[in-house]
Amino acid sequence: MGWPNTDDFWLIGRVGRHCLSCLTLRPNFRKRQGMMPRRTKIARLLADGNTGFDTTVMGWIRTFRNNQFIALNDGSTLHNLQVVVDFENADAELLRRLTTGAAIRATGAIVASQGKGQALEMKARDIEVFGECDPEAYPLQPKKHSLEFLRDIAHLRFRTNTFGAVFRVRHHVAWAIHDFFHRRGFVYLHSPVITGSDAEGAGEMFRVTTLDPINPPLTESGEVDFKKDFFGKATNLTVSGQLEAELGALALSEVYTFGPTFRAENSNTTRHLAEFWMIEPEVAFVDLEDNMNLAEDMLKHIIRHVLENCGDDIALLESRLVEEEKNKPQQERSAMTLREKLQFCLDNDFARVTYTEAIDILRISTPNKKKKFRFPIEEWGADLQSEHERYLVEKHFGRPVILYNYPAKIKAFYMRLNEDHETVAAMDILFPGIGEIVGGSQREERYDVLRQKMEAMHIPVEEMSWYLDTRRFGTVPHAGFGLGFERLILFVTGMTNIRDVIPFPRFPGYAAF
RNA sequence: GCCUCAGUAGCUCAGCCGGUUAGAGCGGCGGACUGUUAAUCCGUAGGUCGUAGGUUCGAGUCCUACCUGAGGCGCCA
Repeated sequence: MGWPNTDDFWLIGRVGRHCLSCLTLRPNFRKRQGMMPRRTKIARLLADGNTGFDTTVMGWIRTFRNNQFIALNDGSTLHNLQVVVDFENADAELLRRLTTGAAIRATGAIVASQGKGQALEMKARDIEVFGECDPEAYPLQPKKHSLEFLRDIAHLRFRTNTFGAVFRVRHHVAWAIHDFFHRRGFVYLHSPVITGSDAEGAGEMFRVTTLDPINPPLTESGEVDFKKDFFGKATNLTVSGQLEAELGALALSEVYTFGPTFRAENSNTTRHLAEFWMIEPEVAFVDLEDNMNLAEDMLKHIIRHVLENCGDDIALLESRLVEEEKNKPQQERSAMTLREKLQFCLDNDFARVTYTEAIDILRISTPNKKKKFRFPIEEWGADLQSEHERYLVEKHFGRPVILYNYPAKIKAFYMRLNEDHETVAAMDILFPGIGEIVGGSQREERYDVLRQKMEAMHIPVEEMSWYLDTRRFGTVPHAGFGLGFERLILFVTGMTNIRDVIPFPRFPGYAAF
Protein backbone atom coordinates (compact mmCIF):
# COMPACT_ATOMS: atom_id res chain seq x y z
CA MET A 1 0.00 0.00 0.00
CA GLY A 2 2.97 2.29 -0.32
CA TRP A 3 4.21 4.86 2.17
CA PRO A 4 2.45 5.81 5.35
CA ASN A 5 1.00 9.28 5.17
CA THR A 6 2.84 12.21 6.65
CA ASP A 7 0.58 12.34 9.68
CA ASP A 8 1.80 8.88 10.60
CA PHE A 9 5.38 10.17 10.55
CA TRP A 10 4.31 12.95 12.82
CA LEU A 11 2.72 10.49 15.22
CA ILE A 12 5.88 8.37 15.23
CA GLY A 13 7.79 11.43 16.27
CA ARG A 14 5.28 12.24 18.97
CA VAL A 15 4.61 8.88 20.54
CA GLY A 16 7.89 7.09 20.01
CA ARG A 17 7.55 3.33 20.47
CA HIS A 18 3.82 3.38 19.75
CA CYS A 19 4.66 3.93 16.11
CA LEU A 20 3.55 0.46 15.01
CA SER A 21 0.00 0.97 16.17
CA CYS A 22 0.02 4.37 14.55
CA LEU A 23 1.08 2.94 11.23
CA THR A 24 -2.00 0.78 11.24
CA LEU A 25 -4.25 3.78 11.75
CA ARG A 26 -4.25 4.61 8.05
CA PRO A 27 -7.39 5.70 6.23
CA ASN A 28 -8.64 2.40 4.90
CA PHE A 29 -8.01 0.55 8.15
CA ARG A 30 -9.69 3.23 10.19
CA LYS A 31 -12.59 3.32 7.77
CA ARG A 32 -13.09 -0.44 8.01
CA GLN A 33 -13.16 -0.08 11.76
CA GLY A 34 -15.85 2.59 11.49
CA MET A 35 -13.34 5.19 12.66
CA MET A 36 -12.84 8.65 11.25
CA PRO A 37 -9.92 8.37 8.80
CA ARG A 38 -6.85 10.32 9.88
CA ARG A 39 -6.18 13.35 7.75
CA THR A 40 -3.20 15.48 6.84
CA LYS A 41 -3.55 19.21 7.20
CA ILE A 42 -3.12 21.10 3.96
CA ALA A 43 -0.66 23.52 5.58
CA ARG A 44 1.70 20.63 6.29
CA LEU A 45 1.40 19.09 2.83
CA LEU A 46 2.26 22.40 1.18
CA ALA A 47 5.02 23.24 3.66
CA ASP A 48 6.71 19.84 3.36
CA GLY A 49 6.45 19.85 -0.42
CA ASN A 50 6.89 16.08 -0.65
CA THR A 51 5.31 14.03 -3.42
CA GLY A 52 4.88 10.35 -4.19
CA PHE A 53 2.74 9.13 -1.30
CA ASP A 54 -0.90 8.58 -0.47
CA THR A 55 -2.82 10.57 2.07
CA THR A 56 -6.22 11.91 3.07
CA VAL A 57 -7.31 15.53 3.31
CA MET A 58 -10.54 17.04 4.57
CA GLY A 59 -11.94 20.49 4.06
CA TRP A 60 -14.42 22.73 2.32
CA ILE A 61 -14.60 23.28 -1.42
CA ARG A 62 -13.81 26.84 -2.44
CA THR A 63 -14.35 26.30 -6.16
CA PHE A 64 -14.84 23.34 -8.46
CA ARG A 65 -13.39 24.25 -11.86
CA ASN A 66 -13.78 22.54 -15.14
CA ASN A 67 -15.61 19.57 -13.63
CA GLN A 68 -12.17 18.46 -12.61
CA PHE A 69 -10.30 20.72 -10.17
CA ILE A 70 -11.37 21.16 -6.57
CA ALA A 71 -9.76 24.03 -4.66
CA LEU A 72 -9.91 22.57 -1.15
CA ASN A 73 -9.37 24.65 1.99
CA ASP A 74 -9.21 23.32 5.55
CA GLY A 75 -8.39 26.59 7.32
CA SER A 76 -4.88 25.47 8.29
CA THR A 77 -3.51 27.87 5.70
CA LEU A 78 -4.62 30.53 3.32
CA HIS A 79 -3.69 28.27 0.42
CA ASN A 80 -5.91 25.64 -1.13
CA LEU A 81 -4.93 22.15 -2.15
CA GLN A 82 -5.87 21.35 -5.73
CA VAL A 83 -7.67 18.00 -5.73
CA VAL A 84 -7.91 16.55 -9.24
CA VAL A 85 -10.99 14.45 -9.97
CA ASP A 86 -10.92 11.79 -12.68
CA PHE A 87 -14.22 13.09 -13.97
CA GLU A 88 -14.40 10.70 -16.92
CA ASN A 89 -14.65 7.75 -14.58
CA ALA A 90 -16.39 9.47 -11.72
CA ASP A 91 -19.99 8.96 -10.71
CA ALA A 92 -22.09 11.82 -12.17
CA GLU A 93 -24.03 12.03 -8.91
CA LEU A 94 -20.80 12.60 -6.98
CA LEU A 95 -19.71 15.37 -9.39
CA ARG A 96 -23.07 17.08 -8.91
CA ARG A 97 -22.49 17.17 -5.15
CA LEU A 98 -19.06 18.84 -5.44
CA THR A 99 -20.20 22.43 -5.09
CA THR A 100 -18.72 25.55 -3.50
CA GLY A 101 -19.00 25.21 0.27
CA ALA A 102 -19.45 21.43 0.42
CA ALA A 103 -17.35 19.57 3.01
CA ILE A 104 -15.45 16.55 1.73
CA ARG A 105 -12.80 13.96 2.40
CA ALA A 106 -10.43 13.19 -0.45
CA THR A 107 -7.93 10.33 -0.47
CA GLY A 108 -5.30 9.87 -3.14
CA ALA A 109 -1.73 10.40 -4.24
CA ILE A 110 0.14 13.64 -3.73
CA VAL A 111 1.94 14.39 -7.00
CA ALA A 112 3.75 17.25 -8.67
CA SER A 113 1.16 19.42 -10.42
CA GLN A 114 0.97 19.44 -14.20
CA GLY A 115 -0.59 22.88 -14.21
CA LYS A 116 0.84 26.25 -13.23
CA GLY A 117 -0.17 27.98 -10.03
CA GLN A 118 0.63 25.22 -7.55
CA ALA A 119 3.53 22.85 -6.98
CA LEU A 120 1.50 19.98 -5.56
CA GLU A 121 -1.88 18.46 -6.12
CA MET A 122 -3.80 15.37 -5.14
CA LYS A 123 -4.92 12.79 -7.68
CA ALA A 124 -8.12 11.82 -5.92
CA ARG A 125 -8.89 8.10 -5.80
CA ASP A 126 -11.76 8.29 -3.34
CA ILE A 127 -13.99 11.24 -2.41
CA GLU A 128 -16.59 11.30 0.32
CA VAL A 129 -19.00 14.21 0.76
CA PHE A 130 -19.56 14.91 4.46
CA GLY A 131 -21.98 17.77 3.93
CA GLU A 132 -23.53 19.04 0.73
CA CYS A 133 -23.92 22.76 0.13
CA ASP A 134 -26.84 24.04 -1.92
CA PRO A 135 -25.20 26.55 -4.29
CA GLU A 136 -28.37 28.56 -4.67
CA ALA A 137 -28.77 29.09 -0.94
CA TYR A 138 -25.07 29.38 0.05
CA PRO A 139 -24.23 33.09 0.34
CA LEU A 140 -20.50 32.81 -0.38
CA GLN A 141 -19.43 32.87 -3.99
CA PRO A 142 -15.94 32.56 -5.43
CA LYS A 143 -15.73 36.35 -5.77
CA LYS A 144 -15.07 39.46 -3.74
CA HIS A 145 -17.72 40.26 -1.15
CA SER A 146 -18.01 43.48 0.82
CA LEU A 147 -16.92 43.41 4.46
CA GLU A 148 -20.35 44.78 5.44
CA PHE A 149 -22.11 41.88 3.74
CA LEU A 150 -19.77 39.37 5.38
CA ARG A 151 -20.39 40.97 8.79
CA ASP A 152 -24.06 40.00 8.42
CA ILE A 153 -23.03 36.39 7.84
CA ALA A 154 -20.31 36.32 10.49
CA HIS A 155 -20.98 32.60 11.04
CA LEU A 156 -19.72 31.90 7.51
CA ARG A 157 -17.13 34.61 7.00
CA PHE A 158 -14.37 32.45 8.50
CA ARG A 159 -14.52 30.59 5.19
CA THR A 160 -13.21 33.56 3.23
CA ASN A 161 -9.54 34.26 2.57
CA THR A 162 -9.60 37.62 4.34
CA PHE A 163 -11.26 36.44 7.56
CA GLY A 164 -9.30 33.20 7.60
CA ALA A 165 -6.15 35.31 7.52
CA VAL A 166 -7.43 37.78 10.13
CA PHE A 167 -8.29 35.07 12.63
CA ARG A 168 -5.11 33.08 12.10
CA VAL A 169 -3.16 36.30 12.72
CA ARG A 170 -5.34 37.05 15.74
CA HIS A 171 -4.36 33.67 17.19
CA HIS A 172 -0.68 34.36 16.59
CA VAL A 173 -0.90 37.75 18.28
CA ALA A 174 -2.56 36.22 21.35
CA TRP A 175 0.11 33.54 21.43
CA ALA A 176 2.91 36.09 21.05
CA ILE A 177 1.56 38.06 24.00
CA HIS A 178 1.58 35.04 26.30
CA ASP A 179 5.01 34.12 24.97
CA PHE A 180 6.39 37.60 25.64
CA PHE A 181 5.21 37.75 29.25
CA HIS A 182 5.99 34.13 30.02
CA ARG A 183 9.59 34.55 28.87
CA ARG A 184 9.92 37.51 31.22
CA GLY A 185 8.56 35.62 34.20
CA PHE A 186 5.17 37.29 34.42
CA VAL A 187 2.29 35.42 36.03
CA TYR A 188 -0.89 35.21 33.97
CA LEU A 189 -3.59 36.36 36.38
CA HIS A 190 -7.30 35.79 35.76
CA SER A 191 -9.11 38.86 36.99
CA PRO A 192 -12.85 38.46 37.60
CA VAL A 193 -15.35 39.08 34.83
CA ILE A 194 -18.13 39.89 37.31
CA THR A 195 -17.30 42.75 39.61
CA GLY A 196 -19.03 44.17 42.66
CA SER A 197 -17.00 47.34 42.49
CA ASP A 198 -18.48 50.33 40.74
CA ALA A 199 -15.32 52.37 41.09
CA GLU A 200 -13.27 50.96 38.26
CA GLY A 201 -13.58 54.35 36.66
CA ALA A 202 -13.83 53.43 33.01
CA GLY A 203 -17.33 54.26 31.89
CA GLU A 204 -20.81 52.75 31.85
CA MET A 205 -21.19 49.15 32.99
CA PHE A 206 -23.46 46.21 32.13
CA ARG A 207 -25.50 45.04 35.12
CA VAL A 208 -25.36 41.37 36.06
CA THR A 209 -28.51 40.23 37.88
CA THR A 210 -30.88 37.32 38.36
CA LEU A 211 -33.67 39.53 39.74
CA ASP A 212 -37.06 39.51 38.03
CA PRO A 213 -36.98 42.56 35.74
CA ILE A 214 -40.78 43.02 35.96
CA ASN A 215 -41.21 42.68 39.74
CA PRO A 216 -37.85 43.10 41.45
CA PRO A 217 -37.77 43.00 45.26
CA LEU A 218 -37.90 46.53 46.65
CA THR A 219 -36.47 48.14 49.77
CA GLU A 220 -38.69 50.05 52.18
CA SER A 221 -37.84 53.25 50.34
CA GLY A 222 -39.00 51.73 47.03
CA GLU A 223 -35.66 51.11 45.37
CA VAL A 224 -34.49 47.79 43.88
CA ASP A 225 -33.18 45.67 46.75
CA PHE A 226 -29.92 44.26 45.45
CA LYS A 227 -29.33 42.53 48.80
CA LYS A 228 -31.78 39.96 47.43
CA ASP A 229 -29.82 39.60 44.18
CA PHE A 230 -27.62 36.57 43.41
CA PHE A 231 -24.45 38.02 44.95
CA GLY A 232 -26.23 39.95 47.70
CA LYS A 233 -25.22 43.22 46.09
CA ALA A 234 -25.36 45.04 42.76
CA THR A 235 -22.86 43.56 40.31
CA ASN A 236 -21.60 44.39 36.84
CA LEU A 237 -19.39 43.05 34.08
CA THR A 238 -15.83 44.28 34.46
CA VAL A 239 -14.58 47.36 32.64
CA SER A 240 -10.96 46.70 33.65
CA GLY A 241 -8.89 44.13 35.47
CA GLN A 242 -6.34 46.71 36.55
CA LEU A 243 -7.21 47.09 40.20
CA GLU A 244 -7.13 43.32 40.73
CA ALA A 245 -3.92 43.08 38.71
CA GLU A 246 -2.33 45.64 41.05
CA LEU A 247 -3.20 43.39 44.00
CA GLY A 248 -1.45 40.51 42.24
CA ALA A 249 1.59 42.56 41.27
CA LEU A 250 2.09 43.67 44.87
CA ALA A 251 2.90 40.07 45.78
CA LEU A 252 3.91 38.28 42.58
CA SER A 253 5.95 41.24 41.27
CA GLU A 254 4.96 40.87 37.63
CA VAL A 255 1.53 39.85 36.41
CA TYR A 256 -0.65 40.36 33.37
CA THR A 257 -4.31 39.81 32.66
CA PHE A 258 -5.75 38.94 29.26
CA GLY A 259 -9.48 38.69 29.17
CA PRO A 260 -12.78 40.11 27.95
CA THR A 261 -13.82 43.59 29.01
CA PHE A 262 -17.26 45.16 28.77
CA ARG A 263 -18.25 48.78 28.32
CA ALA A 264 -21.86 49.89 27.97
CA GLU A 265 -20.90 53.14 26.23
CA ASN A 266 -22.98 54.20 23.24
CA SER A 267 -19.90 54.29 21.04
CA ASN A 268 -20.43 54.03 17.29
CA THR A 269 -16.98 54.08 15.74
CA THR A 270 -14.60 51.82 13.85
CA ARG A 271 -12.45 51.37 16.97
CA HIS A 272 -14.91 50.66 19.82
CA LEU A 273 -16.68 47.48 20.88
CA ALA A 274 -19.00 46.81 23.83
CA GLU A 275 -17.13 43.53 24.42
CA PHE A 276 -13.42 43.54 23.69
CA TRP A 277 -10.24 41.88 24.94
CA MET A 278 -7.64 43.70 26.91
CA ILE A 279 -4.14 42.91 28.12
CA GLU A 280 -3.18 44.57 31.39
CA PRO A 281 0.33 44.01 32.72
CA GLU A 282 1.11 45.34 36.18
CA VAL A 283 4.68 45.47 37.50
CA ALA A 284 6.09 46.19 40.95
CA PHE A 285 9.36 48.08 41.60
CA VAL A 286 9.28 50.08 38.35
CA ASP A 287 8.56 53.63 37.25
CA LEU A 288 6.90 55.25 34.24
CA GLU A 289 9.93 54.93 32.00
CA ASP A 290 10.19 51.18 32.67
CA ASN A 291 6.51 51.00 31.86
CA MET A 292 7.01 52.71 28.50
CA ASN A 293 9.93 50.41 27.71
CA LEU A 294 7.84 47.35 28.56
CA ALA A 295 4.99 48.46 26.30
CA GLU A 296 7.28 49.28 23.39
CA ASP A 297 9.18 45.99 23.74
CA MET A 298 5.92 44.06 23.87
CA LEU A 299 4.48 45.71 20.76
CA LYS A 300 7.69 45.08 18.84
CA HIS A 301 7.84 41.46 20.01
CA ILE A 302 4.31 40.88 18.72
CA ILE A 303 4.94 42.56 15.38
CA ARG A 304 8.15 40.59 14.89
CA HIS A 305 6.36 37.33 15.73
CA VAL A 306 3.62 38.06 13.20
CA LEU A 307 6.09 38.97 10.45
CA GLU A 308 8.02 35.77 11.10
CA ASN A 309 5.06 33.42 11.44
CA CYS A 310 2.17 34.82 9.39
CA GLY A 311 3.93 35.74 6.13
CA ASP A 312 1.28 34.35 3.78
CA ASP A 313 -1.64 35.81 5.66
CA ILE A 314 -0.02 39.22 6.00
CA ALA A 315 0.87 39.19 2.30
CA LEU A 316 -2.77 38.52 1.44
CA LEU A 317 -3.99 41.29 3.76
CA GLU A 318 -1.42 43.61 2.21
CA SER A 319 -2.60 42.91 -1.33
CA ARG A 320 -6.19 43.45 -0.17
CA LEU A 321 -5.20 46.94 0.98
CA VAL A 322 -3.39 47.67 -2.27
CA GLU A 323 -6.51 46.70 -4.23
CA GLU A 324 -8.70 48.79 -1.95
CA GLU A 325 -6.48 51.82 -2.28
CA LYS A 326 -6.54 51.71 -6.07
CA ASN A 327 -9.97 53.31 -5.80
CA LYS A 328 -8.64 56.19 -3.70
CA PRO A 329 -7.05 59.43 -4.89
CA GLN A 330 -3.24 59.41 -4.86
CA GLN A 331 -2.84 61.63 -1.79
CA GLU A 332 -5.07 59.42 0.38
CA ARG A 333 -3.07 56.27 -0.33
CA SER A 334 -0.68 55.05 2.33
CA ALA A 335 2.99 55.76 1.88
CA MET A 336 3.97 52.25 2.97
CA THR A 337 2.60 48.78 2.33
CA LEU A 338 1.42 46.76 5.32
CA ARG A 339 4.69 44.84 5.66
CA GLU A 340 6.76 48.01 5.22
CA LYS A 341 4.70 49.69 7.93
CA LEU A 342 5.18 46.79 10.36
CA GLN A 343 8.90 46.60 9.60
CA PHE A 344 9.20 50.37 10.06
CA CYS A 345 7.71 50.00 13.55
CA LEU A 346 10.34 47.42 14.39
CA ASP A 347 13.24 49.45 13.06
CA ASN A 348 12.42 52.75 14.74
CA ASP A 349 12.06 53.88 18.33
CA PHE A 350 8.67 55.25 19.25
CA ALA A 351 8.72 59.04 19.67
CA ARG A 352 8.44 59.99 23.34
CA VAL A 353 7.13 63.44 24.21
CA THR A 354 5.55 64.96 27.27
CA TYR A 355 2.06 66.34 27.13
CA THR A 356 3.58 69.82 27.59
CA GLU A 357 5.91 69.36 24.61
CA ALA A 358 3.01 68.05 22.55
CA ILE A 359 0.93 71.12 23.34
CA ASP A 360 3.84 73.33 22.22
CA ILE A 361 4.17 71.38 18.96
CA LEU A 362 0.43 71.59 18.31
CA ARG A 363 0.18 75.27 19.23
CA ILE A 364 2.66 76.33 16.54
CA SER A 365 1.49 73.71 14.01
CA THR A 366 0.20 74.80 10.61
CA PRO A 367 -3.34 73.41 11.07
CA ASN A 368 -3.64 75.20 14.40
CA LYS A 369 -2.45 78.52 12.97
CA LYS A 370 -4.71 78.14 9.93
CA LYS A 371 -7.59 77.21 12.23
CA LYS A 372 -8.02 73.81 10.59
CA PHE A 373 -8.55 72.05 13.94
CA ARG A 374 -12.15 71.83 15.06
CA PHE A 375 -10.81 72.28 18.58
CA PRO A 376 -7.95 74.81 18.41
CA ILE A 377 -5.11 74.37 20.89
CA GLU A 378 -4.93 77.46 23.04
CA GLU A 379 -3.68 76.64 26.48
CA TRP A 380 -2.06 73.99 28.62
CA GLY A 381 -4.54 71.64 30.28
CA ALA A 382 -6.87 70.88 27.38
CA ASP A 383 -7.62 67.24 26.61
CA LEU A 384 -6.21 66.23 23.24
CA GLN A 385 -8.82 65.38 20.60
CA SER A 386 -8.28 62.63 18.07
CA GLU A 387 -7.50 65.24 15.38
CA HIS A 388 -4.55 66.40 17.51
CA GLU A 389 -3.32 62.87 18.17
CA ARG A 390 -3.55 62.09 14.46
CA TYR A 391 -1.54 65.20 13.59
CA LEU A 392 1.24 64.24 16.00
CA VAL A 393 1.43 60.61 14.87
CA GLU A 394 0.72 60.86 11.15
CA LYS A 395 2.09 64.30 10.24
CA HIS A 396 4.60 65.54 12.78
CA PHE A 397 6.44 62.37 13.88
CA GLY A 398 5.38 59.84 11.24
CA ARG A 399 5.73 56.93 13.66
CA PRO A 400 4.17 55.63 16.90
CA VAL A 401 4.21 58.23 19.66
CA ILE A 402 4.24 57.85 23.43
CA LEU A 403 2.73 60.86 25.18
CA TYR A 404 3.39 61.10 28.91
CA ASN A 405 3.05 63.33 31.99
CA TYR A 406 -0.50 64.48 31.42
CA PRO A 407 -2.31 67.14 33.49
CA ALA A 408 -3.63 65.48 36.64
CA LYS A 409 -7.06 67.02 36.08
CA ILE A 410 -7.83 65.00 32.93
CA LYS A 411 -6.61 61.62 34.19
CA ALA A 412 -7.79 58.90 36.61
CA PHE A 413 -7.43 58.93 40.38
CA TYR A 414 -4.91 56.06 40.59
CA MET A 415 -2.20 57.74 38.48
CA ARG A 416 0.88 58.91 40.36
CA LEU A 417 1.15 62.64 41.03
CA ASN A 418 4.44 64.08 39.78
CA GLU A 419 6.73 66.43 41.74
CA ASP A 420 5.24 69.45 39.98
CA HIS A 421 1.83 68.62 41.54
CA GLU A 422 0.28 69.51 38.17
CA THR A 423 0.88 66.38 36.14
CA VAL A 424 0.59 62.63 36.64
CA ALA A 425 2.93 59.86 35.46
CA ALA A 426 0.52 58.70 32.74
CA MET A 427 1.38 57.54 29.24
CA ASP A 428 -0.64 56.83 26.10
CA ILE A 429 0.77 55.11 23.02
CA LEU A 430 -0.72 56.43 19.79
CA PHE A 431 -0.58 54.45 16.54
CA PRO A 432 -1.25 55.72 13.03
CA GLY A 433 -4.81 55.10 11.86
CA ILE A 434 -5.94 53.74 15.20
CA GLY A 435 -5.13 56.36 17.81
CA GLU A 436 -4.75 55.25 21.39
CA ILE A 437 -3.67 51.61 21.53
CA VAL A 438 -2.14 51.64 25.03
CA GLY A 439 -3.06 53.67 28.07
CA GLY A 440 -1.08 53.31 31.27
CA SER A 441 0.59 54.96 34.21
CA GLN A 442 2.79 54.65 37.22
CA ARG A 443 0.31 54.07 40.05
CA GLU A 444 -0.05 56.30 43.09
CA GLU A 445 1.56 54.18 45.79
CA ARG A 446 1.52 56.80 48.59
CA TYR A 447 -1.45 56.13 50.86
CA ASP A 448 -2.15 59.73 51.85
CA VAL A 449 -1.86 61.11 48.34
CA LEU A 450 -4.07 58.35 46.92
CA ARG A 451 -6.73 58.74 49.59
CA GLN A 452 -6.81 62.49 49.12
CA LYS A 453 -7.25 62.12 45.35
CA MET A 454 -10.01 59.54 45.77
CA GLU A 455 -11.93 61.85 48.06
CA ALA A 456 -11.46 64.79 45.71
CA MET A 457 -12.72 62.71 42.77
CA HIS A 458 -15.66 61.23 44.76
CA ILE A 459 -14.43 57.65 44.67
CA PRO A 460 -16.11 55.68 47.50
CA VAL A 461 -13.15 55.20 49.85
CA GLU A 462 -14.94 52.76 52.19
CA GLU A 463 -15.87 50.40 49.38
CA MET A 464 -12.32 50.54 48.02
CA SER A 465 -10.62 49.73 51.30
CA TRP A 466 -9.18 46.54 49.82
CA TYR A 467 -7.42 48.63 47.16
CA LEU A 468 -6.11 51.11 49.73
CA ASP A 469 -4.87 48.22 51.89
CA THR A 470 -2.10 47.56 49.37
CA ARG A 471 -0.83 51.06 50.14
CA ARG A 472 -1.13 50.51 53.88
CA PHE A 473 0.74 47.20 53.94
CA GLY A 474 4.09 47.18 52.18
CA THR A 475 3.38 49.55 49.34
CA VAL A 476 5.89 49.85 46.49
CA PRO A 477 6.27 51.95 43.36
CA HIS A 478 4.55 50.10 40.51
CA ALA A 479 3.17 50.70 37.07
CA GLY A 480 1.08 49.09 34.36
CA PHE A 481 -0.95 49.66 31.25
CA GLY A 482 -3.93 48.45 29.25
CA LEU A 483 -3.55 47.30 25.66
CA GLY A 484 -6.62 47.05 23.44
CA PHE A 485 -6.23 43.66 21.79
CA GLU A 486 -8.53 44.31 18.84
CA ARG A 487 -6.91 47.69 18.16
CA LEU A 488 -3.59 45.93 17.93
CA ILE A 489 -5.13 43.41 15.51
CA LEU A 490 -6.39 46.31 13.41
CA PHE A 491 -2.87 47.67 13.14
CA VAL A 492 -1.21 44.34 12.39
CA THR A 493 -3.77 43.20 9.79
CA GLY A 494 -4.37 46.60 8.20
CA MET A 495 -8.11 46.13 8.65
CA THR A 496 -9.97 49.37 9.32
CA ASN A 497 -13.12 48.38 11.24
CA ILE A 498 -12.74 46.79 14.68
CA ARG A 499 -15.92 44.77 14.04
CA ASP A 500 -13.97 42.79 11.44
CA VAL A 501 -11.17 41.59 13.73
CA ILE A 502 -13.27 39.92 16.46
CA PRO A 503 -15.24 36.78 15.54
CA PHE A 504 -18.63 38.00 16.76
CA PRO A 505 -18.68 41.72 17.48
CA ARG A 506 -20.93 43.29 20.09
CA PHE A 507 -21.81 46.97 19.74
CA PRO A 508 -24.85 49.19 20.46
CA GLY A 509 -27.93 47.56 18.95
CA TYR A 510 -26.13 44.40 17.84
CA ALA A 511 -25.41 41.07 19.55
CA ALA A 512 -26.13 38.51 16.82
CA PHE A 513 -24.79 34.93 16.92
C1' G B 1 -25.77 60.73 21.44
C1' C B 2 -24.46 64.38 17.23
C1' C B 3 -23.00 65.21 11.87
C1' U B 4 -22.43 63.42 6.70
C1' C B 5 -23.31 59.86 2.93
C1' A B 6 -25.80 55.55 1.08
C1' G B 7 -30.01 51.74 0.32
C1' U B 8 -31.77 49.28 -7.40
C1' A B 9 -31.63 41.07 -8.99
C1' G B 10 -28.72 36.11 -4.31
C1' C B 11 -23.69 39.34 -4.40
C1' U B 12 -20.99 43.87 -6.49
C1' C B 13 -22.66 47.95 -8.90
C1' A B 14 -24.56 51.36 -13.43
C1' G B 15 -29.03 54.02 -14.30
C1' C B 16 -27.41 61.61 -17.20
C1' C B 17 -31.54 67.69 -16.34
C1' G B 18 -37.99 63.61 -13.70
C1' G B 19 -39.97 60.77 -19.54
C1' U B 20 -42.29 55.58 -22.21
C1' U B 21 -40.57 48.11 -21.72
C1' A B 22 -35.15 48.48 -15.34
C1' G B 23 -29.18 47.36 -17.06
C1' A B 24 -24.21 44.81 -16.54
C1' G B 25 -20.69 41.44 -14.27
C1' C B 26 -20.55 37.50 -10.90
C1' G B 27 -23.67 33.62 -8.81
C1' G B 28 -28.07 30.02 -10.02
C1' C B 29 -30.36 26.72 -13.70
C1' G B 30 -29.85 23.97 -18.85
C1' G B 31 -26.16 22.70 -22.46
C1' A B 32 -21.05 22.52 -24.75
C1' C B 33 -15.86 21.98 -23.69
C1' U B 34 -12.21 19.22 -20.60
C1' G B 35 -5.11 20.63 -17.26
C1' U B 36 -8.34 24.51 -15.03
C1' U B 37 -6.52 28.88 -11.60
C1' A B 38 -12.75 33.82 -9.40
C1' A B 39 -11.90 28.39 -16.17
C1' U B 40 -14.19 29.49 -20.91
C1' C B 41 -18.40 29.56 -24.55
C1' C B 42 -23.92 29.38 -25.77
C1' G B 43 -28.80 29.75 -23.69
C1' U B 44 -32.10 30.99 -19.57
C1' A B 45 -34.77 32.47 -15.08
C1' G B 46 -34.43 36.22 -11.55
C1' G B 47 -36.78 43.23 -9.48
C1' U B 48 -43.34 46.10 -5.26
C1' C B 49 -35.92 50.26 -7.09
C1' G B 50 -35.34 50.07 1.99
C1' U B 51 -40.66 51.40 4.16
C1' A B 52 -44.74 54.95 4.38
C1' G B 53 -46.57 59.43 2.73
C1' G B 54 -46.25 63.73 -0.67
C1' U B 55 -45.17 66.93 -5.29
C1' U B 56 -46.10 66.01 -10.65
C1' C B 57 -49.58 64.58 -16.70
C1' G B 58 -45.52 61.23 -15.30
C1' A B 59 -40.97 59.37 -9.70
C1' G B 60 -35.60 54.43 -9.23
C1' U B 61 -34.61 59.89 -9.98
C1' C B 62 -37.55 65.61 -6.38
C1' C B 63 -39.59 66.56 -0.98
C1' U B 64 -40.85 64.74 4.29
C1' A B 65 -40.73 61.04 8.11
C1' C B 66 -39.10 56.41 9.62
C1' C B 67 -35.91 51.86 9.20
C1' U B 68 -31.12 49.77 7.99
C1' G B 69 -25.95 50.27 6.80
C1' A B 70 -21.25 52.94 6.28
C1' G B 71 -17.89 56.92 7.58
C1' G B 72 -16.62 61.10 10.91
C1' C B 73 -17.01 63.21 16.08
C1' G B 74 -17.57 62.43 21.47
C1' C B 75 -16.59 58.52 25.45
C1' C B 76 -11.99 55.16 25.46
C1' A B 77 -8.56 50.41 24.79
